This record gives sequence, C-alpha cells and structure tokens, in this order.
Amino acid sequence: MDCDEHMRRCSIKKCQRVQVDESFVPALQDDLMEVEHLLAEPRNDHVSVDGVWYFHEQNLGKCYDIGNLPCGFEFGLKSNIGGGLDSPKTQDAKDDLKLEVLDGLLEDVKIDGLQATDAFSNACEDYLLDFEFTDKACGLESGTYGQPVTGNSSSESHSPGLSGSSICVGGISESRKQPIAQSECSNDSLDMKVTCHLDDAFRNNPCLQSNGDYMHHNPLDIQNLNELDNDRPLTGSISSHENEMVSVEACQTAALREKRFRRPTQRYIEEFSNLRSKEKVCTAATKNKQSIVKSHNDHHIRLKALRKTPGEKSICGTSDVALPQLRIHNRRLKKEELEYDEEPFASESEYEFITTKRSRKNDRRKHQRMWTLSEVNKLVDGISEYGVGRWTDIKRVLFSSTSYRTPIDLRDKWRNLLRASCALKFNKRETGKQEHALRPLPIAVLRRVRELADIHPYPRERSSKKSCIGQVGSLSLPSQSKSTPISHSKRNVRRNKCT
DNA sequence: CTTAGGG
DNA sequence: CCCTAAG
Repeated sequence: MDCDEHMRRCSIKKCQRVQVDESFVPALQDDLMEVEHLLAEPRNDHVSVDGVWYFHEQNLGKCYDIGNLPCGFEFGLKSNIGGGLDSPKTQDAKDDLKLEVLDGLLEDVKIDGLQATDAFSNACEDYLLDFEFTDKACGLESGTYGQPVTGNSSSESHSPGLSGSSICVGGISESRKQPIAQSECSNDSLDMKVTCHLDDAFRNNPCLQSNGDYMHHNPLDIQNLNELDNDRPLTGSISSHENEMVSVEACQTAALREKRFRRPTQRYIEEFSNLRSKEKVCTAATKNKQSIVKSHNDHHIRLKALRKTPGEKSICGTSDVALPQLRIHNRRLKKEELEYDEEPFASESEYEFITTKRSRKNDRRKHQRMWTLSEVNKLVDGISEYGVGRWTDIKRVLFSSTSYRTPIDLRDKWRNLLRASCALKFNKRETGKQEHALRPLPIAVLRRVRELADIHPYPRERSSKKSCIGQVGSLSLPSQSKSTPISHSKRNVRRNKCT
C-alpha cells in the first residue's frame, strides 16, 4: 500500500468523521436513520482498514497484565514488523502499543462508550500532532499513529501540526478509541499522553469551550485517569462535559441499538412509503421511523396482504392485528387460525414454528404441502363414500386430523387427480409411458381415480374428460360399465344437477 | 357458508 | 394454492 493510497483513504475517513460529528448535533428521533447510516460507515471502514491493529487484540491481555512500557515496545515492534513497516522505531512501538490496546478495548466499548469516541477521536488527532511527537522523550520518527494502516508511509507526516497526520488519526479515532486513555493509564510514562488526549478532546469538541488553556486541565485529567480502573469506561473522566453530549449520546445509543435489528434498506423505505400512500386511514402516529424498523420484518407479510386485497381502501400500517381482517374471505383464515391453534405444531417445521402465527397463516403457499399417497387414498375413499362435491364432509370426516387441508384443497386435489387419470388414459393409449410427473402416482390410485371419476364425474372436469374420452374412444366405456347401480343413481343426480 | 371455476 | 363469484 503506498502512501498516496493511504492518504486518500484517510482523507475519505476524515470527511466521514466530520459528517458524523455534524449529524450528531441536530440528531433527533427522525434523524436516527441518517445518523445510523453515518455511524455505520466508519465502522465498516475500520474493519476493513486496520487489519494490522487487529493483530494486537491477541496481545491485549498481556499488555494489561504487565502494564508496563517494555511490554508495549515488544508488541509494538511485533506489530510494526507484522504490519510491514519499513523502519519500526521505538516510538512506533509505543504507538502501536497504544493502538493495539485501543483496538482490543474497542471490543469492550459498547454503546455507552460511543460518546467518548468522538471526543477522543479528536483527542487522538491533536494529541498526536501537538504532543506525541514533540513532547515525548521518544523523539522518534513517529510513525504510526495513523500508520499501522499503511505501514510507515510517511514519518514526516507526523511532524507536529501537519494535517496529514491529523487525517490519519482521524481515521483511527473513528474506530472509537475511547479506551485509549485507559490503556495509557496503565503505563506510568504515558500519563502525559492521556492528559493531552483529554485536553484535545475538550478543545476539539464543538460543544465545549475551546482551547487556549487546555493545558491547565492536565493535572485534573491525570488524576481522573489514574483513578480509572482499566475496566472502567473513560466516560467518567469527561463526565463534566456530558451535559452537552447527552443528546448526542442518546442518539448514538439509539442508533446503535437500532442497528441491532435489521436495518431497512432504502428500497424498503421507499416501498413502505408507497404502501403508506395507499393507506389513507393510517394515522400519523406511525411516522416514527422506528416503526419502519419494527415493521421491516413484517414487510413481506404486508406486501402479501396488500396483494391479496387490491380492493381494500385502507390498511393500517401499524396495527399488525388488522392484517387478518384484510382478507375479504376470512372464513378460510379463521379456520386456519383455529386449526393452527389447535395444532400442537409437532408436525410443523421448525421454521414455521419460529415465524409468527400470522406469517404462517398467510404463507400457505410458501410451505406447500405435497399430497402424500395416504392422503390421496383418503381423499379417494372419501369421494367414493360421500361423492364429489361434498368436500366439507370429506374434510370433516377424513381430514379432521390434517388441519392444513381445506375442503378447497380437497377439491383442487381431486381436480388434479382427474387430470392425472385422464393423462394416464391418454398416455396409455398413445405411448404407454407414464406421465412425466415428479412423483408419479401409483397406477392403482390413478385407476381408482378414474373409476371414481366415472362414478362421480366432476362437474366441469367432465367436459375435459369427455374430450379425453372422445379421443380415447371405447377405452373409457368399460370402466363406465363397471359402475355400481348406486353410484349410477348418484351420478345421474349429479349429472342432472350439472346439466 | 359452501362450492365451482379460473388464475 | 389462491381468489372470486354464485347459490
């Protein structure tokens, strides 16, 4: 990675950071999304950029245990070498030590630690510029506060006051190095650095009274930091400035918490707004963008509901309870509801159990149940017993245990069976080969279906069957002759009914 | 509510 | 499997 690339990326980061800082100030509930978005950016960048720092996480514990500088040097040098630095210096080591500690602590910095992030992002920045390389006895070519990313691209960039170094640090600070001071507290010789951190944090924070006498804070800050336990968040040391940052922190916290959930995509937001445009009755209480996040998981359900009820004028976007009522024909839904409720879910798949009841109700199509052979047999038995068209009776008697088969399903299945039997006859005559079904029904079943079809002709299907018969010719006649007198009467009744 | 028919 | 119309 060359220096130019590094600088370019750092500058990008800088811009992002500035954006973040600005967005935090006016951040309100409605701006959570944007804030969240902005927040997300640096995080990703951090992950992608500081691969070198990651190395230090493993050594973090050791550094803490020893808590002295030599240890830091050791690991810092290691890191430098690993990072591909051309000329690791002592200062490099120190810096890397800090970085590694920071990065390791980063994992411990949860939502609450975010507040200090920005402050210390700025802190790191100026701290490096103004103090690190001038005041520290190391007197080394610095190296590397921002450098681990790229190696040691430019030692000159770290000379005090150079913006280049600042930019690099900005990138680092985005990684939320709040614990930086903690780590330094453990090192006696680094107290001064800690002080500088705090000072610059305050100075650079737009919410705070700026600079000038920030050096005077040093004793106090050092004290505070020394009091800090390594495990304690640094936020306490800048608690005096929390007033200005409370709102920002709250927003950040909320944003981060929201990120715990699935973040709605821009497309979803657009779709949601479109849906809302259709939902004229919806109240304004749902404008809260959190509702978007919350309803995001139900997005597909809503879309499906909307699709099912194109004529519906009003759909309340917020009340999920209203979803079942969307259906004009809620009979089926009610039945399903009952059946699902009474079903022990043992036969349901895990996935279905995890999903909400509603989704299960609306996603019948999604989990299409294949008809088993036993089910087909039951259906055929039921038809032979009750006749074609009495689907509710068949369902009630024979399919009471299988809740997911509605009378409509039985009828549809019967329709398909008729088609299959017709195809069977057709194929028998034409080529003799079995129909190209994925799960070919046994010929015995198809034969039964065919007989039943002759006995109990399906009203509409009969015409298609007739065409079939017309093609087949005499083939269907024998089966017809096999029909029993009882069925004959039934069929005649049926036929009269239909015709 | 149930069924038929089409998608 | 879903939706709608009709009885």
